Amino acid sequence: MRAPTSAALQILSTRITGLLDCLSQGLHGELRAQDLTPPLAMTLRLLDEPRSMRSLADAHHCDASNITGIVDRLEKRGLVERCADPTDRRVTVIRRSPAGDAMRARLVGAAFGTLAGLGTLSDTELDQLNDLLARLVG
Amino acid sequence: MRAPTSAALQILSTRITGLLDCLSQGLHGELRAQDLTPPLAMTLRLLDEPRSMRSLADAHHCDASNITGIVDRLEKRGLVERCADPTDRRVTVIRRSPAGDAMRARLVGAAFGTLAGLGTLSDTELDQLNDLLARLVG
DNA sequence: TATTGTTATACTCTATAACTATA
DNA sequence: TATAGTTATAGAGTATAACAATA
Repeated sequence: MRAPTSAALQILSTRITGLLDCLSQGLHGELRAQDLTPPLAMTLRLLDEPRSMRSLADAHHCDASNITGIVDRLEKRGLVERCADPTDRRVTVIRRSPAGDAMRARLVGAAFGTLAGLGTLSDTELDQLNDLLARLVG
Repeated sequence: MRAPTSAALQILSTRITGLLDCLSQGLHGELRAQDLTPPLAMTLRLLDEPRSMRSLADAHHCDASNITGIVDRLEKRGLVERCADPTDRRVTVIRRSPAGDAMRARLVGAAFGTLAGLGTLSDTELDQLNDLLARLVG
């Protein structure tokens, strides 16, 4: 495998951290407005499909015991619900509610609303960017 | 400003969250190995140039009072040092030590080492990606 | 008066360990 | 035995409020 030039690599890391800083800036304001914390928002994002507590813990890179309290708070606010898994009675499946869907969309919108250059990219360039990012992650 | 097609936008958000998930996966293993936490690592990344406590709090999107403990831990491990600001005696300037520089490089390497497709992009494509990301953030 | 950094307090996040129920 | 989820506990992260030193 070829090693890209270190100069281009360094620029890439700068661009990516700049992107992250930009997204988090827009997100934090909305989290504040919605009285949500980053782990709760992260959990909402991970629930595009229903998932078990264990699966959520793996995605969070954290111990399973932490997920209990996070799901407790989301459930108390009506954003997710616990469901039984008919195939394995040990498993609790977490599903986002319609209110959770709306909150998820609102947070994504707030984060991406900070990308000032989004409207300046043509559809072709956007496709190009999507393709390059897909190949980068592999 | 033109609105990009919603399909391409949805793909973009999927690509970007996929990129973030990939980077955080590689980073978390190294944080564990180095006995560091995300806020401490974030602070090391923000210190490519010396910054005041206040500036760090702004970049973290958190209250200034939290930075005291974070810098305390980094300083105790020899990764940063507190310096006086000759122009304003209220200000404490935080500077990364050589050990902090090395740790920062190690963490960045661990995060980007998870990008499986990095070696498959040509130098031209890498430049293209960097350009598109720069325009996206604006 | 306003700002910088710190301390005190309370709630949340996180890892570890131990427990129950189920496979 | 192994796994899913919970509870208890302690250390770290966070916002709020109040404070001393400096501008």
